[in-house]
Amino acid sequence: MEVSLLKIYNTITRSKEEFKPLNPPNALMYNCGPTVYDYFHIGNARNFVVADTIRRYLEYRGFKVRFVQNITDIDDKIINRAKKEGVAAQEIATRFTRIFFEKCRLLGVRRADLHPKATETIPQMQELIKTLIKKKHAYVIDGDVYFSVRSFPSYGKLSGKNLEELQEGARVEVDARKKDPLDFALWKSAKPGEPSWESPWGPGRPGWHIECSAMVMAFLGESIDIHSGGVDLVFPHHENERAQSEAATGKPFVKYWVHNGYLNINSEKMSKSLGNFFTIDQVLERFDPLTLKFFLLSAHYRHPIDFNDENLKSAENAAKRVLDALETVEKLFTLEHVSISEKEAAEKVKDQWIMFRRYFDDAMDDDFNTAKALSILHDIVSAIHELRTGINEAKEDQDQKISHLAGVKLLRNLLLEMLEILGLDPALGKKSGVLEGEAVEPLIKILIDIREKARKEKAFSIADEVRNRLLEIGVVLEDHPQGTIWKNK
RNA sequence: GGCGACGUAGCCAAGUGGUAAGGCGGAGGUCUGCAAAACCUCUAUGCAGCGGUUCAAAUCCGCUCGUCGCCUCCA
Repeated sequence: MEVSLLKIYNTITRSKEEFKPLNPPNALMYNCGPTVYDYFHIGNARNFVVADTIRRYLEYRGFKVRFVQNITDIDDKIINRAKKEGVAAQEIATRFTRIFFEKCRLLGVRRADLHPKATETIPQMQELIKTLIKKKHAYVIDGDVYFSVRSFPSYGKLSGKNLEELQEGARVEVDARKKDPLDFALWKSAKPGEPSWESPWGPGRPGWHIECSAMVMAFLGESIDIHSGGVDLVFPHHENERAQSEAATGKPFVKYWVHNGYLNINSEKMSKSLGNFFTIDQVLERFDPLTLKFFLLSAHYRHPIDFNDENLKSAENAAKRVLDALETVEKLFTLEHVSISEKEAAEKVKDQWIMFRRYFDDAMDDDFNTAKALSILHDIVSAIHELRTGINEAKEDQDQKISHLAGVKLLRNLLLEMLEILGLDPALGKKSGVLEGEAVEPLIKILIDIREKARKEKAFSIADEVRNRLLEIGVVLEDHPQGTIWKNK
């Protein structure tokens, strides 16, 4: 593989670094997935979409990505919900795991190569805990196992904190049994009525942080390239993950730590605990998935992004612009009875094509600058429309016309490819309540033909009635020099 | 209290030393029987404020103001 110019911002060094995976062209990537106790909210969605986008782009750049995303299917929140509903914790987890995958599918977020579940990785976690105890990085008290932060000298490096400062501002509940207030649980002894597993320290369940370490090691290896998640996971979750992993293996755990910014509401972080959240299904009732993804990618992934109607509406219109351009050229192609070779196409717009691709790659190479990448997409749309206008102006000049058409075709293909890389499948923008089915096309064609006859005979009131009544059922007619095309409103 | 991010047009947003991308919205125009779509023109002499470095600053430095975040479960 040629030298990569891809740069990624690394949380632990606080700088953009060239992406050089440990074992190119392989790239090992892990993302902190959902805790399955409820519908995920739109802020969670940002994390999933960002991880998916990074993965897609790495693949486009030629890396062989192995991507693992965990499912946390045992924790306090799941247990609490199960109690409230009077069902088993496993039932809650199963239900919302299914919903997680279902909603991701709607969003066009691809499945990871592997989605390990916490409850299926218990043996690996116990092995890891045993190692930590053996190496004196962990200690047992009354069936609980704690990690000793003092035993890991660089504790705090990832989040940029030091132990003294952490303790001054500590809001953590002091547990007198712990050697240090910041020591965290690797294994929690079972409470009555809670799900538990047998262990060398008695029945219990794993602490939150240990599952990710165990899964990374079990399914990717002791050292991986990219570990991603929301910025709120930097401390304590990822800090703890790093500490316990490196303490156990003595090897660097993660080469690039990637964290996405918050999704805000009224400039405040959206979170379950603040109660200011919208779940994914609430949002999808009002906006299609493509709109949502245009919105999420409209700002750089590390910057906060404000969720409100105006911004979503703006994203909706931006998405519509791209979709409409694609639909228009699609329909116009069916009206042009000329065949265009790829060769002619390539000749026509070679320079533009190369330029657009380079700008797109440059944008994405710069720490996945999707906002800038989207602007390239809009530039391509503009270029397509310009060529279309050129077709109209060419009138009887067939060569000119074919040449322009060829250009449109090639840029259309480029646009589709970039949309795919960004996970913006045009099908995600499919409107609800549209006319569908085999009969629709020929029926509307009949009406278009009749209207065309009326226009030729200057019977404009009839022509307009056809158009207006079609509009009433959601069909828009557009008259182009090549003929009339129709679209769902 | 400690640490950190951010402040660019009516709104969103890119831009980290060379003279302000892109989108949304708005205004006018072209095409059209009329529309729609598209195209063209306009919509920040200025990047929170003040000071400094420099031939050159939205970009670097300092101070001030404002917003948000982490230090507790959180994507």
